[in-house]
Amino acid sequence: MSYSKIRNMEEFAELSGISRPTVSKYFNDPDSVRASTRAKIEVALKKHDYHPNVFAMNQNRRTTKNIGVVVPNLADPFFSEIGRRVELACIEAGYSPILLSSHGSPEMERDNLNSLRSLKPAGILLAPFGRMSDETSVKSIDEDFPLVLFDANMGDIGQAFVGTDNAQSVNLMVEYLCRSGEPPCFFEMKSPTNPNANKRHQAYIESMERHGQAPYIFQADGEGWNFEEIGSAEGGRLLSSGAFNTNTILCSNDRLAIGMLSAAYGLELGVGHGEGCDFRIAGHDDHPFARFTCPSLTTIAQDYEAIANHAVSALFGILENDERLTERAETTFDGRLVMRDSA
Amino acid sequence: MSYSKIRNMEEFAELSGISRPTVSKYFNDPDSVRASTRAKIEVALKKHDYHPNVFAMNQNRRTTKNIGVVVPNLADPFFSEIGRRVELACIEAGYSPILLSSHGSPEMERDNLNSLRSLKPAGILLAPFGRMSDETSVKSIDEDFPLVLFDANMGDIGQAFVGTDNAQSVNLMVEYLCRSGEPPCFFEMKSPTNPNANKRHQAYIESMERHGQAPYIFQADGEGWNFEEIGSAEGGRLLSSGAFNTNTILCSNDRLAIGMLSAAYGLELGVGHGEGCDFRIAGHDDHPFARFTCPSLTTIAQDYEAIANHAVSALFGILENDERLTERAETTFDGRLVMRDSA
DNA sequence: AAATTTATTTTACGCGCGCAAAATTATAAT
DNA sequence: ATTATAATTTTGCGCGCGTAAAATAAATTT
Repeated sequence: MSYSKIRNMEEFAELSGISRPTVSKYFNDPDSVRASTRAKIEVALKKHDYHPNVFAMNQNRRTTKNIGVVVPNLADPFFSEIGRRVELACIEAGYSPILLSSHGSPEMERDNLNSLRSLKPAGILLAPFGRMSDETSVKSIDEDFPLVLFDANMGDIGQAFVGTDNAQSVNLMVEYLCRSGEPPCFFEMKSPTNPNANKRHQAYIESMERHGQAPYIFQADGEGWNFEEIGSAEGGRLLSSGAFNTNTILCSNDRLAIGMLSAAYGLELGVGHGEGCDFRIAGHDDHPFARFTCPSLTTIAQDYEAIANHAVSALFGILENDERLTERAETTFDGRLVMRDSA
Repeated sequence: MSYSKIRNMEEFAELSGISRPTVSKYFNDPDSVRASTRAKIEVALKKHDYHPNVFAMNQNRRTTKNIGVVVPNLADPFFSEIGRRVELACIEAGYSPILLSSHGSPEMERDNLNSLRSLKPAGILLAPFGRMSDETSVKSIDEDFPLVLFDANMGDIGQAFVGTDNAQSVNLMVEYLCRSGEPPCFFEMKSPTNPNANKRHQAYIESMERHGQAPYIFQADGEGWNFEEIGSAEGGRLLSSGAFNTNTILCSNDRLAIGMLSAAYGLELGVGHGEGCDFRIAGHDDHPFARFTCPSLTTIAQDYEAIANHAVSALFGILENDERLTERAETTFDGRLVMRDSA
């Protein structure tokens, strides 16, 4: 591959018999040069293994091929999974994704957005904390870069939003639970970190009313991202104290449900839809481990793939038009009911 | 903060009354300029909010402040956790970590290492796939950049290695299991993706012999990173067919154990150390969810914090000395027995 | 205080490339 | 074939900074 060491594009251009700026054009878009010159360049590339200097490339460029991808917490499998797909979709489109996790801290989200600035990204894909996010930073980023939000919406910030239709997905679950047994109560965090929590709360209430049932909401104390811990501690307390007025509990997300399942197991309560079970417990998100809980968790699967792909292509659409969208596009995908053993 | 827009270091230098190259020195190391000039610069910084252009900075520099961090799979909570800590330790030391996941694919590990090259990193922290890694790429990176391996060792590649002492940790678990009940058999994948699997395999055999027990090994078919799936399918098969000649099963890692616990639950087998339990199941790694399995998983906790910190400081030690270590340092930390309910 | 040494700042240059405008070539229309 | 038009290539310039060497200032020694 690399017979001789190439110092820079000048040398490489000489070796391929093309002028340096034309070679530069080729690297920015191989199709922007004549087929015959492209061929020459590609012959030279095979012989000499030259890579343009990334820093020199980006220094003088109006806009780079970098795409900033910021998620609240990579330790959460949901974001790890959707982050992965976004990353791959960017690479496939010839861009360089830079995946940053805010590690559960809105301050770090602000820092991440700021450090992205200096990388002159072509665009930014942000799954924000929502109300917890530093609105000023996000707005400011929105002014300076093409910004697409995913997973969690924030008013009219960003040129597009892509996520799951919580109203639809929660309604789907409520409907299933009502048809197959007692109507569910709702278990959530009192001060949720998860930005979709409020929408699900609202969706639960509306869906219950639509089904002619009274909504019952139980809230867990606890801060931070240790959802399983909170679900286990608070859920266990509620389960053992007989606080629930129904045998069916819909958890705001799978991680809370996983914690509650663990507590139920410890209390020797039977969970499931079968005979002799004490409770039905359902979740939301189809967490990667939901298949392996005991019992396996009935939940709503979000369409990771669709959300990731659509967020990426929405951003690229904006990049190609090179101007702000006339109107903000909100795209939501339906959740899918995944019936397992817990409810 | 930003009253006036600063275009470049030239302008900023003028505003602070210092020459441009001195300002440049300041940004590379604030302590390298006289206290009085530093004060002037910092006054100007407070008034004008200027950030040097990252690309121009790195273009002409011998070595950047970038640290490449490559892990096999961020979807695995173990790597997500240790990656997070490494990232934070780098930031704290004033470097810019670039965290890349190879998404379970050795080819992508090779790609990641190659794309790191063009970022001229000051050093690289790599948790390799081990035998599955593209040895040529890793060796080549080792020649061109300061390289520290963590989690998985690879012969004499890299200037240092930091990980868990599998011999110690597995022995600790074997000892506990032997003392508290029947000696364990060992459950692992036939062709393991996890690079520490072989060491644990070996450690199990040696530990059993040290305890005067015959080792028994059961291997699961299956490829890839779906450890829970494999543990559930293959573990379930073994459990239900009565293949195990002991009631105590030590799994090569927690994710296999989580799968097996799920299968045991489905088979209505009692797992735990209490009366009337059919099996004891133990894992290794203290996976974040090990506390919430049913029953909670007895396992070995790796010292994430120590491994991450030591790997980072080992690399920075090399960077400061600016020369290859005279001898390769291998540092291993002890695992800690975490007794929960499953064994 | 002068001479020497050391620390700091400035001068001068170039890194590797993007990009606008000019020059050239290929393609289409007459 | 000639002109007009479009596509492509080349010329020329400068981006924002790092860095070696020269110039200066500060600290130390005599």
